[in-house]
Amino acid sequence: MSEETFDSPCELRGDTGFAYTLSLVSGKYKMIILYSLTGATPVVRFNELKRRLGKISFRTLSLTLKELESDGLIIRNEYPQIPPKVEYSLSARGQSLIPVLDMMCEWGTVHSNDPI
Amino acid sequence: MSEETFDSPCELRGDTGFAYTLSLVSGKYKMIILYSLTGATPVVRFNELKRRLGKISFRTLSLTLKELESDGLIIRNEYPQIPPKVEYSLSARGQSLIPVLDMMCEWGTVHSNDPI
DNA sequence: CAGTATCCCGTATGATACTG
DNA sequence: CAGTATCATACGGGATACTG
Repeated sequence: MSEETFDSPCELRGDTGFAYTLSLVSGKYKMIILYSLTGATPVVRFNELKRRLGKISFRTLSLTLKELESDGLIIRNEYPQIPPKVEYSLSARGQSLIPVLDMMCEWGTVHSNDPI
Repeated sequence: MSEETFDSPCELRGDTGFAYTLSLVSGKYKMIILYSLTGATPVVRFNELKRRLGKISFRTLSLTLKELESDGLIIRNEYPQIPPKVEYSLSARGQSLIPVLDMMCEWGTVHSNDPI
C-alpha cells in the first residue's frame, strides 16, 4: 500500500478533535495525574497524590486538579470534617481517556530502545 | 525504588515509557507536525509545512524539525541545488506513532461535546 | 528557498510561608 | 489535611531582519 492512500481517521488538518484533546491533557503533570488515578488505588487524597507525583509543588498540583475537575476528567469529593479530607478520582470521562494514555505508554515502552 | 504496587498495563508510576513518549511529542507543534506528514502529501517542504501550520514562526518550526529529526521521527532530505529544496517526511518510527495520535484525535472528536 | 540571528515576552511552574 | 498567597524564574515560543 502506497503512502498517498492513507487517510487520517480523524478530521485533522483543521484539527478540531486533536487540538481539543491536547487542550485537556497538556501540562507538565496532567496525564501523569490521570494515570495516577488508575490502578489499585484509584481514589487518592491530595497529599498522597502529591507524594506519588514526586516533585510537583502544592501550587501546581492544586491548580492542575482544578483544571482537570473543571474539564470533567476527575471528581473531587470533599468530606466536611476536621482535619479536611478530599479524595480525587477519575470521572467516567476521565476513564475514557485512559486507553489513550495506555497507548502512549506502551509506545514509549516498545520504542524507547529504537536505534536512531 | 518505590515499593508501591500498581496494575497499570504499563509500568507507569516509575513512568518510563510514558515519560519517554511525552518527551518526544511534547511541544506546541510536534504532534501537529507529525500529523501534517500523513495523508495525501506525506512529503513536505519547509515553507509548505509552515503554511500548513499557520502561525508557527520560522524559528520554532526550524527548531522543532531538528528535534523531531534527532529523535528519529522524521527524515530530512536535502537536495543540493539552488535555490535549496528540503523535504520532510515521517520515518518508520514516526509512522508508528501515528496510531497514537489518531487515537487522541478520535477521543477529542467523540468527547468534545460531552456534558461537563 | 530554507533557514539563522537577535531580542523580547508570557505563561507555566517552582519555593516558601501561611491559613481554615 | 488541604490547600492559598506571594514572589521569583525558566523556557518555550513570537517577531523581525538577515543570509547562503
